Amino acid sequence: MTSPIDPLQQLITGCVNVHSKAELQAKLKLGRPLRVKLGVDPTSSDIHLGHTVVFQKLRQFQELGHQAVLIIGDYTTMIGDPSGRSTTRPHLSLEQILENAKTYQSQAFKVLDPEKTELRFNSEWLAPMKFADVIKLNSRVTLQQMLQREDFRNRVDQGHAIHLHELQYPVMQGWDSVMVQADVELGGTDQLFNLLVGRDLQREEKQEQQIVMTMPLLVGLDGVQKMSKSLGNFVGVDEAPTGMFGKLMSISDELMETYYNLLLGEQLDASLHPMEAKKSLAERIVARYHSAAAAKEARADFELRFSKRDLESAELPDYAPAADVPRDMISLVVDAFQQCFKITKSRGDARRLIEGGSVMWRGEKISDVKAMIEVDVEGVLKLDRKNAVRIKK
RNA sequence: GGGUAGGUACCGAAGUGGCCAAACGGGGUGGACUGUAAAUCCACUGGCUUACGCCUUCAAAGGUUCGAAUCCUUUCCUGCCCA
Repeated sequence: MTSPIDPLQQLITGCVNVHSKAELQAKLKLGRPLRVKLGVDPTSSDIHLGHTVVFQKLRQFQELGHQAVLIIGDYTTMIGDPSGRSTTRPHLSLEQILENAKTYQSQAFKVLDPEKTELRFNSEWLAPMKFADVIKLNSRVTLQQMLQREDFRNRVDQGHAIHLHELQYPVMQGWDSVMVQADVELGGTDQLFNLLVGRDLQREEKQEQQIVMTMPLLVGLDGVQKMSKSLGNFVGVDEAPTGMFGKLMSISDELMETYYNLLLGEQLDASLHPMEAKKSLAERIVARYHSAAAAKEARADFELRFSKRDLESAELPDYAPAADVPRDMISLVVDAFQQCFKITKSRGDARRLIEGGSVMWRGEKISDVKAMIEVDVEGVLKLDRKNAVRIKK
């Protein structure tokens, strides 16, 4: 994807901060591939669309011939990045971290070019450090600098605890930059401080300072908080096409514009009906992580299920109740969620769904908790808004 | 280390011996309305039970009591002030 436009312009497009543009320009003129660092902490098992905003920027660097240095923060994850947090991150076990790191890698390469990516784990250099080394690093950052950060300030003001180990995080991340000799480091806007520490440490080590570039944070599906797995407002890059499509359709119209900007790098066409625009957005994103064909199918499936409400023709998972006798609704619902979606519902949850009028059998609402249905008849059992199964026999 | 205020369900926050599975708000889920949008309205929101009810929960462990989120003891954790 060679572009006739100026590489500098192309690279800074979409960035919130660039420290500094002049330095970037100078580095680009060197004519050598730049080492562009991006660190991710495997705090959960999935990469979501929020991550991809900055991943795509890294991809852009790759396409211009630069070297991506992807750092999996296996060591830093044990500390937990306090950036943007109002509480201390919970601790993860090493096994969990390594497990997550595995899926992170494969998912990251849905956006990045593996050929031009150097993959590093920061335990490589952080784990062997001695206490004295750590102290030396700490002497380069002041408490006042830390307290200038909004996230820490808020926690101080609200009387929430800040643990000392959380203050180590920026230093560790900065040291990563020294160790991989980064020319550029990318991150979300909440990373600005951490990225700048990298510059300080590099200067101390007589290295060239990295250029720091930050990208906007993607707001999650709730339209309020940043996208994150722990908040449950995310779309994972590994999600099935229909799920991905559906989640994207649930965003608010206001949010759609942001998604167009950050995920597609375009302006929203205001002349389109919002729903059409949203479908187009969803289709294109599904196509990106799956295929054009899968996206088309997901769209068709969505329209069938939610616009036409034709569950009969939709593709649904098959459900086979374990027992061959007729079953009461509660058991059926619980069992179906468990079997087909691996979602655990309590019997209370199931009862509430039924009493709330959500459960339908062969197109008819069932509100009697005790109702039994004949499972040797074929039909569609709708469980809740998103889930339905087909009973075959 | 000293003083002091606290730790309640997903979050915030009431409750200070029985009427407490625990007010209220937010969030979440379901329904109506729709475009799986927004706004609005209604219901639900620990587990098991058709139900009477039973069980687990108010930082942790013990104890007092017919009865404890509430009282006592010890432990763990946090804020603030002082050093």
